Amino acid sequence: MISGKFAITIHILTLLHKFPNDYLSSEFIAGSINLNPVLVRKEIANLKAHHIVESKEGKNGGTKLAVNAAELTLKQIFEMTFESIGLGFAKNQPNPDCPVGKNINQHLEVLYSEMNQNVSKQLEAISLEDFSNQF
Amino acid sequence: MISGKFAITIHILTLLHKFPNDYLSSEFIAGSINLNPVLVRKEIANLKAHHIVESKEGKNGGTKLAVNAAELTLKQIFEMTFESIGLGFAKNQPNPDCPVGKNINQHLEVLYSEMNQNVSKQLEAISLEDFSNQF
DNA sequence: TAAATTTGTAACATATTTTATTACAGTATG
DNA sequence: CATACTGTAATAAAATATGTTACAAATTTA
Repeated sequence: MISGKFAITIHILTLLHKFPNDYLSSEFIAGSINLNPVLVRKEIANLKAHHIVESKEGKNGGTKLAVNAAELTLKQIFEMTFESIGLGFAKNQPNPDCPVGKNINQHLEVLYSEMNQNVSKQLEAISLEDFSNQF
Repeated sequence: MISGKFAITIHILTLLHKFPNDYLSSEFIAGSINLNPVLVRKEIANLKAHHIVESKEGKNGGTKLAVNAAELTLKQIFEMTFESIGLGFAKNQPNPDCPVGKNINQHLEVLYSEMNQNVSKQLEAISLEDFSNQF
């Protein structure tokens, strides 16, 4: 899961923020995202690993937020779901006998790293609460 | 082609900048990128459509830069190969009967649009010449 | 304590996207 | 006219993302 991971996760978190007192089931959440509940549970597993949510198994179980939405930033969500932004690399290892091929990936990495810092600063300024309160 | 398009294109352009007097063949370029020559020609077709390079068909043909490398910015290359940056969307249309589902994509679009402006500003400050001269 | 409901997870299936290959017509060079 | 390129379409293969099925384990509630 790459393309949808951030979007799905922030969707889940927004729902949890809207219902702070309930344990929401993966099926309910899946109905809002229009996604298979198993995939929702997989993203929740990721959130749990980062101690962002807590789940309850069994009947009437589900998931709820475990952190203050005002203190959770989009940067953190980004890092949990995307690692890093960038414009990609060619699939195959470039020719090491060519001065350009030998060094291109290293130079791209530097460039992308700067992009990440840039975007991270922006996302750091937005909390889940900010995002959720737009709705 | 998504993941590699920008990287391949800037690789091509860097090579063309290093050999400003030659028409480089797609096979030569492909050898540096370690990529099928047909895919190189496809990216070159994109560059030609943007009047960044010119090609000569026939024997001893190939491609060379058609612009001043000092005036071509990475932002322009980004726009020719990536349209826009972002953190993706869920694949399926979210539930329109849910207040969150109904509006999430619109809010994500705004967020991603801000990211784009941010990154574009950064990439605008770097020319192909700057990038190529690192090698 | 039994039935119902939900998470957690693995295994597998399908769909989508990316990358690679083959083929060949068209064009310029020598 | 032989050679070596580009341009492009059609197809194949590989990689990745998404979806489905299945079921054990946990918890609630009757």
